[in-house]
Amino acid sequence: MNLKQLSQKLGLSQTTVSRALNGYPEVNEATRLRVERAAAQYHYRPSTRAKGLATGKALAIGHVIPISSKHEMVNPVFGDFIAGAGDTYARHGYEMILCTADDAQEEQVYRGLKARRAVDGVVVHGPRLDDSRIRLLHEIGLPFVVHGRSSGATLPYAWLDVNNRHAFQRATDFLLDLGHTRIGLINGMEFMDFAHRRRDGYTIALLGRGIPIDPAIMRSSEMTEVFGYQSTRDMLTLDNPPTALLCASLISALGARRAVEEAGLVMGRDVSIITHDDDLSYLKNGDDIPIFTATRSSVRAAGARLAEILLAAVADPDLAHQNVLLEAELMVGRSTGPAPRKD
Amino acid sequence: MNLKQLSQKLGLSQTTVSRALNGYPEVNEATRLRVERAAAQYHYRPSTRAKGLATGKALAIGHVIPISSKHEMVNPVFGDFIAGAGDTYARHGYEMILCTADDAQEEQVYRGLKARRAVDGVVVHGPRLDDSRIRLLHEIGLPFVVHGRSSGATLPYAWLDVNNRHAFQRATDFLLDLGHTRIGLINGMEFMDFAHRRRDGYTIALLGRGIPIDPAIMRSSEMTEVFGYQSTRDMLTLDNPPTALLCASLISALGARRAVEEAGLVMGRDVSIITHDDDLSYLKNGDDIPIFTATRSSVRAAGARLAEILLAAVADPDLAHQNVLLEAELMVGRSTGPAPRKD
DNA sequence: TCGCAATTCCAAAGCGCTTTGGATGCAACT
DNA sequence: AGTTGCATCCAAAGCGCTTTGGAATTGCGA
Repeated sequence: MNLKQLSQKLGLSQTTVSRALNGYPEVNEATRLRVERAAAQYHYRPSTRAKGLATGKALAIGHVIPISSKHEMVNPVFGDFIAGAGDTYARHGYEMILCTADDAQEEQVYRGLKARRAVDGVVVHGPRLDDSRIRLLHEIGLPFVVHGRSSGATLPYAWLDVNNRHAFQRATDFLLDLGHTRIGLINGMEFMDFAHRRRDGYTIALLGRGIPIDPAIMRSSEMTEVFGYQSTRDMLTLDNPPTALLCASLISALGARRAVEEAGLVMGRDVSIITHDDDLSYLKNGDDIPIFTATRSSVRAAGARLAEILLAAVADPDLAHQNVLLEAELMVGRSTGPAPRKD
Repeated sequence: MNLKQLSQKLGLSQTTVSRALNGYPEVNEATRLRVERAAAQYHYRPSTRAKGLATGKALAIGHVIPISSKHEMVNPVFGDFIAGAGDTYARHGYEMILCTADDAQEEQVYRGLKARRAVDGVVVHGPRLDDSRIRLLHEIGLPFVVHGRSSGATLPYAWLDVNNRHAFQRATDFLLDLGHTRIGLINGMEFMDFAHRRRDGYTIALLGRGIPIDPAIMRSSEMTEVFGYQSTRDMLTLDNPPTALLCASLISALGARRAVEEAGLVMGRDVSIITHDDDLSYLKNGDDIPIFTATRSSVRAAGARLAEILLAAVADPDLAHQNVLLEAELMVGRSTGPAPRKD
């Protein structure tokens, strides 16, 4: 069923039917009702493609998923983020289109999206320090919102981010208050902006108490379980091992816990662990009492919120770039305790 | 830059330029070269929308992600599956469009996709027993491929699945060969087809050795870490606790390990664990030596393969429904060992 | 020199929608 | 009665592409 057929069935012109369905004022209320009923009855839905062609809008938002070329890794938060954003798009009549791209193709993918007029805007995932995509998207004139931020970017841009620096500063302070002075950091890759900021927070807190930064207990890589495990195992064999660890993700925290327990130590007593927790649906941090003390911020909620911002920007390109900074919540769980006394 | 502008720049008609770009034979090789060069120079890319309108194809494949309405959970394998499929689509010039839908909206989402002519085909995620979507998609005439299968479906359909029954039968046999007779099952939700089949495999293996099925050591729910933990903790307090566990996912296996260690037991000695492993990029089962003995099958490879099947089906609707059954690999790791002797 | 087929190109229609620029009818004013 | 102003509706153009049904040009044999 298309517009033409529907309008014939109703004995009206396509113009009138189109207007009735799109809420224009120049159509009689009775007529509109008749049209709407018929549309529902025949399951009429305008073709997104045709509508897009006619209006010059794509009625779609693009998500370009970076695939780390080294580890071919997909960010595990991605599913939940999409779930949040998807709801918003659907409510506004937008499609969500996905592309995957490793570092090498990235620019071509964005350019292609623009040239094919496939999307009205994109969300930039996994921003790096001084991310080149910000310049690129400005250049090709494609509206975008960054999930995260990019330190060093000179152009203005819209973003939604968690206050990673503050979260990790606070988490480090929490450990310091418990008497820990040897605090290890198991971070994500530090060319990623979020990891860079977390490291900053960690550093600031330590220096604030006059504790020197020790690279021997700072690791940075893809946030896998194995990485958390190996880093922890290594650090625990040091002469002066950490009594507390800060992990960048629940997954690497699970690895850290494995190493702690394998070493015959008890988490929360011998070694305290704090992790960031994206509140993923399939990886909850325990039930009522959190397994890990954690800085929590729902990535799903972030997805929903970011989608709203992008749609607003698409609707009105002159709108000022919106910036949203979410604070992470510090959830105290069973993985932290006072620093063990040195005997 | 659009077709009209490009053809004017070249002094050719739109017809000729279009044909040159799409590889039709009725255009001089020299002309074609000239056109291709100009297209590259001006970064011309035909509008997907317009092309779709003209050809009657959407040039897009839909993925409808079921969001469990109870737990609002997104399947964690989703990201990797998409990464695999995305490559294939991109190579064939297709877009991937995503929708999320909880159980209540599901039918409307598929119907909407069809009515809006937004996609040429869809992949069905997370099939349940006798899944109603198979009937629905047949009815509305939207090509599809199921990731998994649906026991009880009467209509024929294309699918790609892991041989879950065989994998779990083999895993159970492996444990039986090690002398285990009390083997617990920590399964996914059993209205999901994959979980149902895994349970079948488990049951068949046990009955094959004359061991009775004991519901007290069989659990089934969303495959979270917490579920793995709680199930294991509960089972270990039984009078006759299991000496081995079969987990449906690496995530719940991590929870199972936590419970085992918390009980002061050693994995691989006191309690053996085998898990299914989807070979997710962010959750590798160890490095060289697997952490867990596991039945492994890459969900990413499955995504790539399934996309090929769907595109073939879209290209030729008369094609027979393709069915692909992948065998999982049994990787022996450090989580399994001979059954502890009863003293 | 002409005719014919093959080669190479083009004008225009059509895909399903929106939107511009009227047309029509009717009540309310002069 | 003639005009005006609304309220409704419509025909047709246009979005950027593909594709049908020719048209022009060329090469070649008769």
